[in-house]
Amino acid sequence: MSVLPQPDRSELRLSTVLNVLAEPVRLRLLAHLSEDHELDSERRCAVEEWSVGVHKSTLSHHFRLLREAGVTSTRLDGRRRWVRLRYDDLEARFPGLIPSILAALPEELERDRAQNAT
Amino acid sequence: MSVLPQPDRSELRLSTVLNVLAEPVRLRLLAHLSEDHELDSERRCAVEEWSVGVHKSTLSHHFRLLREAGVTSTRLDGRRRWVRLRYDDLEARFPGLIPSILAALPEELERDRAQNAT
DNA sequence: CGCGTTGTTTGATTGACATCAAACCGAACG
DNA sequence: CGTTCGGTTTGATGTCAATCAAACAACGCG
Repeated sequence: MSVLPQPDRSELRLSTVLNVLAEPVRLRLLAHLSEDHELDSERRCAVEEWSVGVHKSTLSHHFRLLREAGVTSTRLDGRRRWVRLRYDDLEARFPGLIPSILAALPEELERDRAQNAT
Repeated sequence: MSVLPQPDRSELRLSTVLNVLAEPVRLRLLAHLSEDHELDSERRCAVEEWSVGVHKSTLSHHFRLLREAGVTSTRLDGRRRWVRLRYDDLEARFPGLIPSILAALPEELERDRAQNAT
């Protein structure tokens, strides 16, 4: 049950994490990741599981960036992959950062929809 | 004593704020802004006041983005401009976000220097 | 083995953005 | 008034990043 390469907790960098989260699609992925209220529950990488409207190759690209930034962890199981938020590691390195973002997310996504609906 | 146009507190958007802070130069500006430990003390826009190594027009560009994102406020006084972190507004809209970033900043900047020194 | 499943990688395109230099501009100053 | 001061705006340039489509690859199944 192998795990894709990812930075160690001590290697997490603020600017990298901010950079990767400062993107609407990835912010929505973060919202989904924290949705199942166990904060680090897993979810499949399948494009149907995430209601962001992008091509599956684009989604794969975003998951790679999230993983390389240390925001998520990806586990391989047969031909499936499971993604999980590295909540504890993030909280240990940047206390309060993820909770403050998660708290602001619902309203943010609401405004997104309001804006795109026009 | 006029103030440059800036978004109202209620208009602040998470993705915009994250976007504008996910940039090394602006992160250093944020560090300087919060340095004088009164969190919303002012500082001149003069390029000599900020030890980021960019051209003054580039610095002006960054200040504009910060202001338009609602992160800073710029006040005009004669031919000078004074910048200030909109700490209270940010804290009201995104509780804990700025403090968590500020807490992580010193180490982040330290690694920056370590990396660039080689 | 051959085939569908589950994604990843590659290549091309497109749009953003950081940067600098030079021109510009309002305010103070002589 | 002309000039300097304190920045801003504009234009050009280079780089990075998001996106899609198509090719690819590993796995499991019959």
